[in-house]
Amino acid sequence: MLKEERFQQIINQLNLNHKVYLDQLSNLLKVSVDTIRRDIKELDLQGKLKAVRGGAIAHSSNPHNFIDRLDYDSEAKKSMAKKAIPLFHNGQTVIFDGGTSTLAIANMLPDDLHLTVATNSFPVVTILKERKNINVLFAGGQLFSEAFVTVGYDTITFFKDLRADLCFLGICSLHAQHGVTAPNYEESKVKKVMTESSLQTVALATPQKLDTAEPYLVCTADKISTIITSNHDDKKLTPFHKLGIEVL
Amino acid sequence: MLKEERFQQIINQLNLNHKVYLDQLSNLLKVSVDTIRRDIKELDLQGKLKAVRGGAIAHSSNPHNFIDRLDYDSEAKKSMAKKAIPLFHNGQTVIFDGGTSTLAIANMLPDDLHLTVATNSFPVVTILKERKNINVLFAGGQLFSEAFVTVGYDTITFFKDLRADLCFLGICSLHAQHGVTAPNYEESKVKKVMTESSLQTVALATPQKLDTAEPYLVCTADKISTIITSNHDDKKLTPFHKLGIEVL
DNA sequence: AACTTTGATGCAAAATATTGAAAAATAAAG
DNA sequence: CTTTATTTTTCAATATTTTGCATCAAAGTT
Repeated sequence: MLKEERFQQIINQLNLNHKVYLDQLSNLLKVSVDTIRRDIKELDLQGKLKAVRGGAIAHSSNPHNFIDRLDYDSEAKKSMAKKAIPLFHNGQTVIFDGGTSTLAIANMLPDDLHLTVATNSFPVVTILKERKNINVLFAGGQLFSEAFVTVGYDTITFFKDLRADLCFLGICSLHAQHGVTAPNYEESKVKKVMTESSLQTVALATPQKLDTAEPYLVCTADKISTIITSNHDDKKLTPFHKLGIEVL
Repeated sequence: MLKEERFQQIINQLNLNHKVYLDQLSNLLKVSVDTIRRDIKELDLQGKLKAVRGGAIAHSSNPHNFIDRLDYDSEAKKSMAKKAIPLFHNGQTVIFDGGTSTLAIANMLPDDLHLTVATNSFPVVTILKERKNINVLFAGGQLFSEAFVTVGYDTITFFKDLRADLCFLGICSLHAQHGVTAPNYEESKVKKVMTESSLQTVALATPQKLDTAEPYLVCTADKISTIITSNHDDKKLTPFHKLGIEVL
């Protein structure tokens, strides 16, 4: 592996987690901690990160105050993302919703996978930007800075005109009776159109989001074809099994 | 095998993987590692890739080189950005083109300025995202990762449906006879629509971009209302003065 | 204060680069 | 078709860089 590849990986990890640990990188990249330390030192001199005791933190104002949320649940998110990878096939058109769960998946997509990705999430674009085999279509619209996505007329029109194979939905609330719901009106409408434009919808839901409901409906539970969660033995999942929904 | 064929193969491999190893290429092309090394050195001098220890990496693959470019001319860019600030007024709708010049302006916008900004540039959004008084409209479309902007049908439609007061154009080439031209077809068309949707167009041009021309026309020089440059005493500017264009 | 973790430094082994020269291939000239 | 000159490629010897390890100092923890 080239030194520059390691650099890139370190930066990638940093973009995802906002922080990296020496030993974690050492494991990931199969080199000694000393080497990682030296790499981080060099990247620091280049101004690309800030070296700190035991690792490094992102230096500048990337889309990070947003990505921070990924930290607090990252192990669960990573294991969910891993389960999503087999669902992809070359040549598909895939919709990526906003949210950290889809981000974790985007970060894990294999290099040799050829996809068209349609999204309204700025962080997703940031992660996929350099991927040669992935064609990115971005849905324009009004910036909703809280979630760092676009919403509104243009966004909805964009997805209405699209025909996708798969849609990955970051879930706010999922309930067997009430279906998928969201706390924000504009976002909920965008998500709704995403599911309608897609042959299959995959819901990404951490356990604490199950059996809860928010004001605005995205879609009923029967529109979901697959639920990915971190703990698929959860009792709260049985009603979805009964609906014939695949649970991973 | 011709040397040029090898060059082409190396570039191809690089486009495919973002990186190449000396020994891998040596195997593939059936020549010694030394020869590959010399090839890579030559391609590096031509600016087609970046030679690194053990191989080479694609030149554009670095997500930071966008910010880097901003640095390299930052004094000139900053002084240009400063000149642009008085052109803004509360309540305006302003188009921001891609490129580092517009980025420098976005960075410098006063906190109390109320604007609607329409752009197809991801870096511009990143900078304006946290600004309470700025409403950002993003033009969707196909990701053009080299410039980190969107292009294509959706982008053009978006700007066609817009009526803006001002348009800030990052200039590739500006020539009194040939007008504003760009090296990339898709980008040139987007820029063209931007100028057409805007009451006034401001061209941001560093001196080395004056009196040059590229294949694709954005607009004729008379459509420009203002030129902002770092050195407004430049002799190359007199033809623009004669056209009645304000030069700052 | 004792203990643990992390960082800095020097060193040796391995990998990679550089250099110069010889061999091979190609072009140019007679 | 030779012969000579030029470029390209390989090879070998010699630097240089990178990496991992050992050691010790410095910074955090208990």
